[in-house]
Amino acid sequence: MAPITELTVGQLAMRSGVAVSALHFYEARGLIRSHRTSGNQRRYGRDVLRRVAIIKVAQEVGISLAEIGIALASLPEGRTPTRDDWNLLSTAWRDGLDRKIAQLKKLRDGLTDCIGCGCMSIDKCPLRNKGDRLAREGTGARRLVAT
Amino acid sequence: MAPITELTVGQLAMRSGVAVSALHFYEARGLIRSHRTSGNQRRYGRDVLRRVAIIKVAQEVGISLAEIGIALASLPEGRTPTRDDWNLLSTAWRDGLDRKIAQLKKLRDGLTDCIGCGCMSIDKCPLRNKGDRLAREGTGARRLVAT
DNA sequence: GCTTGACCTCAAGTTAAGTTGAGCTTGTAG
DNA sequence: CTACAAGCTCAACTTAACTTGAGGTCAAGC
Repeated sequence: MAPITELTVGQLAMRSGVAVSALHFYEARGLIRSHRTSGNQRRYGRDVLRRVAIIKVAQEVGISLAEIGIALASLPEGRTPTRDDWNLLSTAWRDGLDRKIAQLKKLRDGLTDCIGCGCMSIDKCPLRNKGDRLAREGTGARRLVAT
Repeated sequence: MAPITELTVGQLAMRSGVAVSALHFYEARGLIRSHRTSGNQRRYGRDVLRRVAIIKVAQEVGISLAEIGIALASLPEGRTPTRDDWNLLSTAWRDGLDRKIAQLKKLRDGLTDCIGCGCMSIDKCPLRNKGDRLAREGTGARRLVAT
């Protein structure tokens, strides 16, 4: 049977909640893929819905598109990903996520005690112990910090 | 007794671990403040060390400079902040941090189960329930998403 | 008293993640 | 068969958070 109709960009945008321009952008970045109709229009398989969903969720917690791209690259392009494929992705991020969660907790719980007590001025404060890979790739340029 | 010597930008940069240019930038943004010597050079009180430390920590967990600025504005400019001042800041961020932590956990714990099970394609997935205020102010332009 | 390394200012460049717009093509509903 | 919405491409603009560079000033050592 036919694969329940493929999606146009517009439809994908609707259902995923991201702008068409963003989808184009993701595709240019290699995060999602489409094939073209005879008239050069994009058609997306249903699996891209999931991909886009992941992209959004991951982004919301501060993972960069670059990192998301690397993770998504582990998913098979051709077939619909199996549970094992997702597992791979999941475990790949787990450590980074754990670290980030730990830092957030420290910030949340530590603000009063730790900052209030003055230890933050020095570098031995637990809050300042980064080693956080996920968070490090922030927004702007940061050539100088390059450890 | 004299206040144990104030810091030059260079010294502050050293001790805080952020570049001089970044310190200038923060000052322009109103996140830190300095007074000038007769020769127009910046001198920082020791309390800015803490401020900068907070800025860094908060940034690492994805809080924007704008939000950090708002929070820091609650700290007194003149005197060294008391424990109560820090408490105010801490509780102001608590909710947002809690939400963010929850989302990270969901992503961490949910990747395998939730994504693997296919529910993410639809909008009823728990992962897709955002309402996250801190994360929403992401990086780029996002006029269209403006809810 | 001069040199050399910190500072200063201001403008322009950079990266990420998109958005906006112009100009042109497709496809579908009347 | 003709509108007109939806697509397409490509270039330029946007925001955040800085960095880099040019051109000039300060200050501490020799």
